[in-house]
Amino acid sequence: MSSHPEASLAQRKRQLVSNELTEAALQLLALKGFDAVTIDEIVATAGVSKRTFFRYFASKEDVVVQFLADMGTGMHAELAARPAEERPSVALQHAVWVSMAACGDPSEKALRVVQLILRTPALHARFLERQAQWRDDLTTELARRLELDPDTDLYPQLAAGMALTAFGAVLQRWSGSDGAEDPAELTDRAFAVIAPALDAVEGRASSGHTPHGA
Amino acid sequence: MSSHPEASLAQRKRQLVSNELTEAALQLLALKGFDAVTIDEIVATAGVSKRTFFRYFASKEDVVVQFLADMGTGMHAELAARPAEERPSVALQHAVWVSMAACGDPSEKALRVVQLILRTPALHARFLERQAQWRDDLTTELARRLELDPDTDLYPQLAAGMALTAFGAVLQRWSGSDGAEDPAELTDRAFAVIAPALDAVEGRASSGHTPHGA
DNA sequence: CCGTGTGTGGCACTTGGTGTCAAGACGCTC
DNA sequence: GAGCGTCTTGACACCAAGTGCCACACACGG
Repeated sequence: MSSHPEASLAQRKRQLVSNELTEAALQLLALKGFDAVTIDEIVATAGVSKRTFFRYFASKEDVVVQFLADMGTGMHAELAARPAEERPSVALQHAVWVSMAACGDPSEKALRVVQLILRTPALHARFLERQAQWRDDLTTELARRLELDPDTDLYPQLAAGMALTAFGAVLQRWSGSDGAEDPAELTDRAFAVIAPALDAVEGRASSGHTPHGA
Repeated sequence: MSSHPEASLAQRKRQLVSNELTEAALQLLALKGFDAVTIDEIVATAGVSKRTFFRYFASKEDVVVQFLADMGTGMHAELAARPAEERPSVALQHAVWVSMAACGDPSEKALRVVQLILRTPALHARFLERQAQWRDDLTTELARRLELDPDTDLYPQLAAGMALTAFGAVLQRWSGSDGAEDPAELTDRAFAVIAPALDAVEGRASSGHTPHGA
């Protein structure tokens, strides 16, 4: 069988171990709290060695934060996929929205993970750091869309930051209500607040490009 | 002299040790980088035991982040001191500005510290977490000023988040330019971008929370 | 002079995280 | 099927971060 059915066997095995590890970790962490669970417990549950754990995750925090990594890439991808003429507020809202959708999609496990992150300082810190990377990605993408120089113009970075601020607020409300509040409606309300800054033209670029008015 | 001249002797001794520790730590960290410096080196330089270090700082990151703790309290205090009728964008800009001023005030050491934080992931994460606490403070203060309920209204939290986004962007540019760029002008430019959202009235739902479907 | 309280150092210990090495599983070629 | 390179794993040693514990030194008040 030298055929390549999408992914090599080795890669699928890697994925399997990774899943086993995250599964064991998330269950234990959600049950006993972040600090009360040691790596040795996790690896014992998953049936691998401690050394193997650190070949898959850079740190104990990583196994949790990694679980939400798709949100960042999805956000960036969605923004890149939006039509170029779309108003920044609309494009960014869609980008944030797909991340929230990906979050609630698989199950309510994402809810537990988000709650765990927001209530654990160490995890929250790592999560914010991850978000900062997402923000940089959104910044460059936004600058490309609007043909602005992100080094001289503050708008792309600030717009990306505002979108992630809205994202964070939505996440917090959503997790705080145990998933009862509608993510879509929360996203709408959040972007209603920040949209005036996202779409205002006077905030951007001195030299008069960006001829496409609202 | 059994009088109490502002602070007891014991407390001043505590402050002395704390200063010695931060001094030693910041010098070593700025010189060799965060990961390359061990706590043992720091305490050896400061002339205290490792155990004492952790009586003053909760973690290795803390000794750096603590150095900027005044910025957060100053920000909150300034916002509380602004006249209640002032537009949110103006009040928040002043709040951010005093933090930047306190940053550049003592010396250019603050610049080195900020650069160290922004380029060290572990420190950056802790710093963002600290900022999140500042954001909560600003949120409640903002809600009080505008007589809004921060639990139902998204505006206070988002406004505080936007202000801190601007703050972060200013800090990054300022440190990225080695202090060459003028913090005041950067702050002006940043708030010019976000002000439309901060001062827009339709973003806030004083009564009857904006009904609209997703 | 003697209790008391507080700050400190020293030490053992747990835990997160890394470097290294030998052994096993897999794929490939002959 | 034998041999060979590659990749993954587990085991061990090791370092650094952080904590608990206890004994000691010093200041203070009776």
